[in-house]
Amino acid sequence: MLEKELRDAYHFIFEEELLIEITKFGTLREVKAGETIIDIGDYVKSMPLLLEGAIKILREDKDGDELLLYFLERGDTCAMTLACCLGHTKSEIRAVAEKDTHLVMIPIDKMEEWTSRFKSWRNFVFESYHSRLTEMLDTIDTIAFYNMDERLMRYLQDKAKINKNEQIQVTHQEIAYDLHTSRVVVSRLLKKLEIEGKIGLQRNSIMVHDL
Amino acid sequence: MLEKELRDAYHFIFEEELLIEITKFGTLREVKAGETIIDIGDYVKSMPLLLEGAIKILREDKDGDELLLYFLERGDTCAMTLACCLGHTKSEIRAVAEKDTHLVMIPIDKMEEWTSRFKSWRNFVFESYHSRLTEMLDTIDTIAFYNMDERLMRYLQDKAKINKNEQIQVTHQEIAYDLHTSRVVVSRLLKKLEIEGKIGLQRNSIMVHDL
DNA sequence: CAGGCTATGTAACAAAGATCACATACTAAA
DNA sequence: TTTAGTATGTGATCTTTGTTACATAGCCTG
Repeated sequence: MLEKELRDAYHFIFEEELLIEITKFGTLREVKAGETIIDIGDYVKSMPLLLEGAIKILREDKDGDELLLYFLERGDTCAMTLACCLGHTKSEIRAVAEKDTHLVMIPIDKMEEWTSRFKSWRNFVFESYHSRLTEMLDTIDTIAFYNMDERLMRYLQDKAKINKNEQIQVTHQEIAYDLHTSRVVVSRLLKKLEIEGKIGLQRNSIMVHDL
Repeated sequence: MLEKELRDAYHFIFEEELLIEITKFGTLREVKAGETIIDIGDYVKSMPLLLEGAIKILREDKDGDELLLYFLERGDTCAMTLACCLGHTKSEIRAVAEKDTHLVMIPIDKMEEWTSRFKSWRNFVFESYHSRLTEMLDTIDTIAFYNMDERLMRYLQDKAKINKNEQIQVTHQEIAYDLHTSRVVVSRLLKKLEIEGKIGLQRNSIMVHDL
């Protein structure tokens, strides 16, 4: 089961020997949508590789309010966690399953071993860092350069893509948490987007027309 | 010259053999304060290591306006550029000398070679990615969770630290560029900080009392 | 020292977003 | 089918930031 999913997601990037190692030392972890995988302040003793599903990565402010940083999909790993693992520091972020999700958990010591042993692993790690930095830049752009209405539209589009469904199951309050704003503001802007014809609103769900 | 500065800044982290390699294949580059080292869209063919001085890293919006992401100091390297190098993509950011600065430029092919050959180099690269991700998180916190007056105060403190001088040579307009806001707003908030006794204002310079 | 350039101060108004208050609508459970 | 709980809609008001406009101040150069 682990092996099949692992091959589906990673056989393009990892060499045979490494895939075998992962099957041998990694453990499958299944999490339900909404479940917290890693929390802020956690010491991370193993590194997750995403097999199936999606994860959202959140940052918290001093009042405990959240901000969505980005989503991870199949074939991704959380470079933030990677960094924490290798640096043996606490997690700076929270990872929550966006959908039901399958992960392989890799023990840290194996990771370090593979870094010297497998070129494909090193490349994967570098590649992960690179994509995460790029995602972070994107997040900064969105926060710093766009107004809430544009941020909201992007959020809805991202969410629809991640869930492979233009009908999103979400409340205005939940969106407000992810965007670090208030429910009132979200409701108002959603109504505006609906009037502009970009989305359709129902209770507990939103249809994104404009993908 | 290069060798002495290199040893001063890096002998703690790099093994002897690697230091020799860097001296052999790296080239010293000296840049004046204000000079652009890497621009957005540049193809980066060599990787800078900071020997002396300081660099600021900026992001640009679609109108060409800027936003300061963070500063780099001696012993740092720009992980964003690193990512670009290894991924052979264009630079997503601009690097500008904050002070007169000395760099060693490392050719990409050497970097890749060293990644397999030297554990200390790999660790340095990982460590760089880690600190840059952390810096980016910090930047996001500042933009997303704080008002402009707090951002401004932090900016002044950072700048004073980087320049090792509580008297900063800067105009309100320059601050406005770095913080992606307008000169009027900066002047207003600076005046407020002055009244609160946190800073002192003179033409072309600011004294930061509250470090 | 006059004129021009750059930097700073500030008023007035606009826009975005935050906050409070309350009405209405939908849904599930009694 | 009430009713309680959750979700949404919307007005009113305040704060923060952006924008325009103009005054004043410091400094350099002829």
